[in-house]
Amino acid sequence: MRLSTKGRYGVTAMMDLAIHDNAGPVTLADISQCQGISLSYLEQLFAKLRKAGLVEGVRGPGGGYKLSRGADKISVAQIISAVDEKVDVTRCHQMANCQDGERCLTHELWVELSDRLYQFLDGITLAQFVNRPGIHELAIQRDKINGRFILARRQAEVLQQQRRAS
Amino acid sequence: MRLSTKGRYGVTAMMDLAIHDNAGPVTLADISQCQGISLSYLEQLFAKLRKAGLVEGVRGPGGGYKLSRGADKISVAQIISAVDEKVDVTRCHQMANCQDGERCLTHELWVELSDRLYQFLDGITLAQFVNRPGIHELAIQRDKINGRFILARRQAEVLQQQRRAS
DNA sequence: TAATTTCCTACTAAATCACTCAGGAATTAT
DNA sequence: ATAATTCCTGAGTGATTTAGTAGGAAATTA
Repeated sequence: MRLSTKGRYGVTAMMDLAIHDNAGPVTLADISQCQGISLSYLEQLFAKLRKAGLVEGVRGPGGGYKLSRGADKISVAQIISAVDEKVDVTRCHQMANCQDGERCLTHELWVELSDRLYQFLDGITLAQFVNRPGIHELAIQRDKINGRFILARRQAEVLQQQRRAS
Repeated sequence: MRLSTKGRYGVTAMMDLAIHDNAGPVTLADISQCQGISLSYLEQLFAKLRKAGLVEGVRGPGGGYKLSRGADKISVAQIISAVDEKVDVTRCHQMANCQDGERCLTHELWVELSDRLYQFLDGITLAQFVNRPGIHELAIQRDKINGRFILARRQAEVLQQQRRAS
């Protein structure tokens, strides 16, 4: 279990996707501008998230990224594991002792702590942040401030489709 | 809140101190050999732990490091905060918005998550790992394997002092 | 005095971070 | 068909962090 700014970028970006989940794909350009992360760097992060099966990319105009499954099925631990390279396995100076289960006591205690930490973060899902009263309205307000009109655009598309159908 | 190998080194080293807490100071040379961390690197880590008030150094032969307070008063969060440089504060691209409390919604959600993580790690103390049945005996066994004789040495010192007194 | 151990500073190779640049591939709008 | 949009990929780069080396000074014990 490791946690750096890379993990934070991944989690906040995924939060953005979760907030706009019902409004269609979110472009990396939007996230880049809103969160102040470089576009190319975001692309690299999302390559990992995609390989981990957490997001799906939609190419072309109107495209972007969306969650590959429900926000309640994606945990913070999964995101961090996908983005942050896994920390090197606890190494002992004496390989023989380690492999025989005779490694340093503190290493075993650390593994136990690490497990507890993972369990904790695995119990926190994106849904816990998104599915709360008033969060959707708040998101729309903030989007207006930041010049994002995903919801408005999506609503316009829906209207256009209705016009075509009639 | 940040977590890297540096944090792991700090926590495992502090666990070592906690295990041998009643047996006098622990030398960095012992920790270095047992956990496979370079001595000078350990010195740098313990400089931070000392500045954070978590450990006290005892110079000279028979010296080493010991916990500055009870193991039940030292949390994992405190150790990690002391050793791992604090992650840079969440920055927004628009400073004005940020300072006015209008920052990106995802940043607020991250701060909330970060707080929850800190609370979790702050609730885990060194005592939780050390004060469990059989851990002391297990520690003695492992020390013998690794060629550490802190307890034996301390016991010899106590005997010698008794001899002097009589 | 001699040995031990913390303490302190400076330096270094390697890895990672965060980013830039350049282009290609797929999709949609005109 | 053409252009625009967006994902996708890789190569390269300066700054920072990691983990370690080296050398010594200060304090304590024997």
